[in-house]
Amino acid sequence: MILRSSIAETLEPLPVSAAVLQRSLLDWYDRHGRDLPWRTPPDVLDPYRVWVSEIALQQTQVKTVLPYYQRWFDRFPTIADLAQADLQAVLKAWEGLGYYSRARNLHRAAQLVMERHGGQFPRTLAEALALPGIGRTTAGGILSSAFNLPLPILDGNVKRVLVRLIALPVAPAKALDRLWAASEAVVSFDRPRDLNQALMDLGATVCTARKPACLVCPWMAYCQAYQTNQQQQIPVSEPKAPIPHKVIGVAVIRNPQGQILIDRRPAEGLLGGLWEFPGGKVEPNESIAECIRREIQEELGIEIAVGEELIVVDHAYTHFKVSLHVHLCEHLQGEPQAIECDEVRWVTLAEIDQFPFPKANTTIIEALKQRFPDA
DNA sequence: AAGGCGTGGGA
DNA sequence: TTCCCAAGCCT
Repeated sequence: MILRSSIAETLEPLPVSAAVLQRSLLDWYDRHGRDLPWRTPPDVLDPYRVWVSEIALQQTQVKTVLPYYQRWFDRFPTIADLAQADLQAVLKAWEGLGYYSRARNLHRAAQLVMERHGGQFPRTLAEALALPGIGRTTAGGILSSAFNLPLPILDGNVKRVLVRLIALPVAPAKALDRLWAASEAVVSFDRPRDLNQALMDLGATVCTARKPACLVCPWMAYCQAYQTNQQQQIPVSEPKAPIPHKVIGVAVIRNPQGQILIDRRPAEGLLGGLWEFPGGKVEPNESIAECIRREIQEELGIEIAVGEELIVVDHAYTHFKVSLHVHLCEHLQGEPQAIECDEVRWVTLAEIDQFPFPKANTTIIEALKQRFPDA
């Protein structure tokens, strides 16, 4: 008996038949689905538009992506345009969205689509997965949306919806195989595009992380978490490691012409390819001013005079927090060299908006414009 | 395979 | 203020 029930569980990962789930979800979606640009023709028929939307939406909410969406296609109307564009222009268009490897990979992948697929986004899962920045969820999202192919997805929304549907008693990361199987069982239908979009809408608007609206959920009657009143406890969360807090000294170095020194970060890693004001971590028993002078000597090989504080910027990344102590500095001697960065440049405040900067640095730029309104 | 990788918003 | 969460991928 034990053997039979464990086999049944393996073969039938859903609490009710897929057909019942599909019918109720699609009926809900037809009435309550969101109206989003990338799911409305002609955008949905353009795999490039669907692709860009899927990348931008990784770990990013719809509301954040919307203002970037149309602007992106004004700058890069086709895959060929994107492939030929400057990486710096691509990063500038992505500025503020975060996870900048997405923009670097999108740029590189556009070039690969030109080389491998004649400028047409591929129609097979294997070819899509071979492109940088496209994993199983993004591939399934693009191919189901653009070509109506019955491929499953497992993003944060779908994970949460399915975990509650089956009342999974462990953290989702520990049962990914089972969740993929559940997603595949639900999507296999004649409307895979709508079904995947409906799953994500359900997670984003009804089956939310906090205070899910179970009373208006089309799956209320089938949801094992709701039926056992565990919807607040599921999904089970994993313990998170504490994150470090770093204190950073940052230099706004000006020359007699009123120009400011900025540097471009190495192409890979944190904020790769973006520009910044130079600086570094304050060592134990070191003052902010000493730190800035030392870092600028090490990174750029020049001597500066550290002056007054301009602003302190507190910023939280995913894995650590920083406090940027920004000081106005004067260039004393030496030609700036790109020792720990890819490039250095003197720029005016009028020119500086052409360069892509991370959020913490745009805050510094705003403070500079207030301090020197005539520059 | 666990950690690196951004930012904005809500509680 | 602080914490948590949100359409993942890569190594």
